Amino acid sequence: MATLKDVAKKAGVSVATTSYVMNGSKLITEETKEKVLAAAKELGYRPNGNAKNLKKNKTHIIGFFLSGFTGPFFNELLEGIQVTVIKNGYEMVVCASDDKHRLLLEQYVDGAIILNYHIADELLDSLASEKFPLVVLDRDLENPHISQVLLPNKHGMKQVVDHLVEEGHQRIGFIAGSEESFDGESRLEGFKESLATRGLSFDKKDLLRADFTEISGLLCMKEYLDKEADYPTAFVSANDEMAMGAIKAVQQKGMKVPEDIAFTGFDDIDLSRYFHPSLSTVCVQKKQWGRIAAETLFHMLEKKHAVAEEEITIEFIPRESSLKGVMRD
Amino acid sequence: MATLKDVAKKAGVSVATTSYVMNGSKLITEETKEKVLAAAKELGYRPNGNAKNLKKNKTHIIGFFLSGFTGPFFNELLEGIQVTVIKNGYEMVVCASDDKHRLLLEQYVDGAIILNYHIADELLDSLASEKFPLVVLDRDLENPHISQVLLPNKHGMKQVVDHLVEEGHQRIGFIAGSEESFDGESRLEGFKESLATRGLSFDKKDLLRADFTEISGLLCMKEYLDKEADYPTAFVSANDEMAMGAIKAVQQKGMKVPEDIAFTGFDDIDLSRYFHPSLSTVCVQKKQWGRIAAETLFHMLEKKHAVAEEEITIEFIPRESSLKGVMRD
DNA sequence: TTGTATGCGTTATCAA
DNA sequence: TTGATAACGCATACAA
Repeated sequence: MATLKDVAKKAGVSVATTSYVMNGSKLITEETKEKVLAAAKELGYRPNGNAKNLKKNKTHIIGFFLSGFTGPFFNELLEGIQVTVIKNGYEMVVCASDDKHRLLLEQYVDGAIILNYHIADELLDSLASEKFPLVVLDRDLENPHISQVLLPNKHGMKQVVDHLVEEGHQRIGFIAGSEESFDGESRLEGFKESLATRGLSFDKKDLLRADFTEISGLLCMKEYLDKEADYPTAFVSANDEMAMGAIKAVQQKGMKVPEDIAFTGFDDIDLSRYFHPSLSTVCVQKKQWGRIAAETLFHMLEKKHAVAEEEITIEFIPRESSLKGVMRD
Repeated sequence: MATLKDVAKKAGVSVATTSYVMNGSKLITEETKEKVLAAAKELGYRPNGNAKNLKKNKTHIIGFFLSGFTGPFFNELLEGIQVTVIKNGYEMVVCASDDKHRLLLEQYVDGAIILNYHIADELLDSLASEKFPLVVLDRDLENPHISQVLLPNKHGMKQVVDHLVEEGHQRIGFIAGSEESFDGESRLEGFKESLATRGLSFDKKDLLRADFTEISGLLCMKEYLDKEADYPTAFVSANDEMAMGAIKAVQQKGMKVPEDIAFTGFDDIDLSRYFHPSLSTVCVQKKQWGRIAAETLFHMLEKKHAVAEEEITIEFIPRESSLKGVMRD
């Protein structure tokens, strides 16, 4: 691989001059500039980012670290971050990691956005610094160099519970995901709190545990229906997929949704509108989430533009799965 | 940020020794090792990847470069690559770029997988080398250091056309995506070739151009129906989203799918089964695609394990949208 | 306007 | 078993 030195030699100038040319310095004469550029082109010169970063102690890259590429729909979230990152003249790399987190540790990026439960709080706490700010999307962390950009899960759950209570439900069950999920658990908390506010009680046996997948929702609901004699008239699920699985289980038992049991989901994935019955759920603006996360990071990174104290937009969307006899199409 | 030198000083040994300890050399006594590790821990030492990469001229990172995070469903594809990359002891970074391609150019990665029409053939051609192999998923390129791992689009289209002809269709239209898409265009070609093989003709006016989105499919079909007096009895779409949009346009005109016009899609996105009518489509094993792409890259990178001459699995799935009076559920 | 020289943090060669 | 040191490719302070 051709280096600056090679280009310099070929152009008959010094390395410094070559470097100046490459960085567009105004001091260089048009003539030398052309010579150098020609030499660079001929040799197929490409700058070495590692050397550059090492020298400048700055990469102009931010990292987005997630736990894996399956699971929730990251597309919009990623898009929201990407757009903002480019707007700030940086690049983004996305990477999944489950134990080493090498790319997070070895100073490849100037800052990072975290949505990865594999990464321990303690690690993030020790990593964050003035020069290496972090934004977390999946935990509560007290640290001057870590900002949180969290979904208003409890706010969403309040809307769900309000809706169900208005529909006349008194006993409402909950389908939770894995306990490792921050959003999942805060949805559960929000649910309980909203029930309490309404003066309704929640029986532990109406709390089902699954793992956010459709099949897990189906299985845990099947087991529940087999075991229990009487059921809640409605179930709230921590995400859409599990709600869909649970609905299938209910239907397989010969019962009807929402007539026998009503359901609500969370996230508003594309499928929700097309599912039968269409799924009542909470629409989350993931792209906005990504934008705000990135903006928050750049604020810490460059101390410019004030922090937008903006809450992520969330909206309950009633559909067939929780509306008795309405909205059939 | 603490460096090896800092750790060395604190531990009272040389930088070299410290480096050995960090890299787990067997030559170091247990005693010095502990001293060094303790010092490193106390200082919160983290290796500097840029310095390491610069020195070793190797990053153990491969890059996956795509055009954006919206659009097709990348999740499975990404997962397929990720799993294989980890299995080979590397890390993967995913990045979207539309003009500078800095991360691709500046030697941050040891090799790359490309699915990004923004990157010109010429650039890839000049970049690829023994030390920097490339795998392309979206183009045909003749270069000893670039491997292609392409979807069997034509094979899939043959199955689609076979099916439609068996269903009795003679005049079949096509909904194409943007011309920049390699897969889209090769699906169109495959479609035309299969028609020709069957002895069927294809009228240019039955070729609609959209951009892979559902709304574009709806709009172009609406326009077509308004303009033309008689229609094909079936339309093949280059992807699922456009097919769904087009179906809506037909339904809005008061016509029935598949009775008046049948439709097929391509990709088998989740929604296809839930759409009404459920969409006949071609299921593409995207995870397998990712795995093969990564394996191919590692083959070039490390000259080990033979190249699997494996074609990506593709299967036509007939559903309601192209079956007359069958499979209603 | 251009060149010389230094150092970024690490690895690895060689010597001790 | 450990230490001194050169080198990786580049940017930049300073000199010319």
